[in-house]
Amino acid sequence: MPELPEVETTRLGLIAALEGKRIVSAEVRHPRLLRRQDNPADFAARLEGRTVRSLGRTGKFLMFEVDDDFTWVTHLGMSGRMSIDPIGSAEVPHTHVVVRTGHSEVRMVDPRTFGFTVVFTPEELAASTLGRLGPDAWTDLPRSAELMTRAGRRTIAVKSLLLDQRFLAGLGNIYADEVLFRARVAGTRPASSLTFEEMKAIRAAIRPVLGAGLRHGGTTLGDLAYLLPDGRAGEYVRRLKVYGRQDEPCRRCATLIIRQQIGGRSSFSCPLCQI
DNA sequence: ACCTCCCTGGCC
DNA sequence: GGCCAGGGAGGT
Repeated sequence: MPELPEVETTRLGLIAALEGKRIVSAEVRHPRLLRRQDNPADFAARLEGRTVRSLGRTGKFLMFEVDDDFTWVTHLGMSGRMSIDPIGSAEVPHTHVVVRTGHSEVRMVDPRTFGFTVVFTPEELAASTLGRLGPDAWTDLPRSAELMTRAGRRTIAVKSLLLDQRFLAGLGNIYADEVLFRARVAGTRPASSLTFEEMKAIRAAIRPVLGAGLRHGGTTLGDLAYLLPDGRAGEYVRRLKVYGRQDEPCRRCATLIIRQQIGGRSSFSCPLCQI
């Protein structure tokens, strides 16, 4: 599922196809993906004939700056991906968004339609949930002391806090588990119970875990839902230490990895290494 | 700080 | 045939 490394890999993969390119046509075939667009007709009207200036990202949101101050925002949800294809080439099923330039087509494929795409004016952007996102976990990671302050007296499980995009933007279910394993902290721990040392360990784990995910092109699971824009699979799945490894030995201590629900999410951890 | 919902392919 | 995966929004 696309989390920060997958979204960032997608962004980097789209730069050559979109940056500085004029959009010839923009089409959304599945109305559900336009549910964040107040007037669905705005999507095409605001993109067609305009030039994409820069490709940005905050957390799991792709944010492309388009001429005349529009921002084209895309969230891949859990099953979405973007691809670059020759104009008019055969489409795979669930191709719901097609944005064409003079050179190629950028397509969004999303079987489960948890993703969305929308073109905002500056006012709409500021009023959207993006305005409430926490700092980006990769480019804007706060110091441990600030994380400690913001965790405060919250009794929420620390894993749930890491998944809260208002606290920190970018981590999802896979990387949150991997971060907590590296930090040797159990995800069930109330955030308020963390010592400063433990928060430092969590903070220190975030960059290496996300960086490794990025280096390997993100995590493509067995369902092949997530692929890079050029169609390759991400290889980070082979490096996962706990996610999806229930009943397999911990790579550090050989204790069997356990699976439990935290905040309604499947969570994997080593019961010996993580306390 | 919780719960439910959305959606579909893959799996048992 | 039914359950599960889960990001985020909305409700309680």
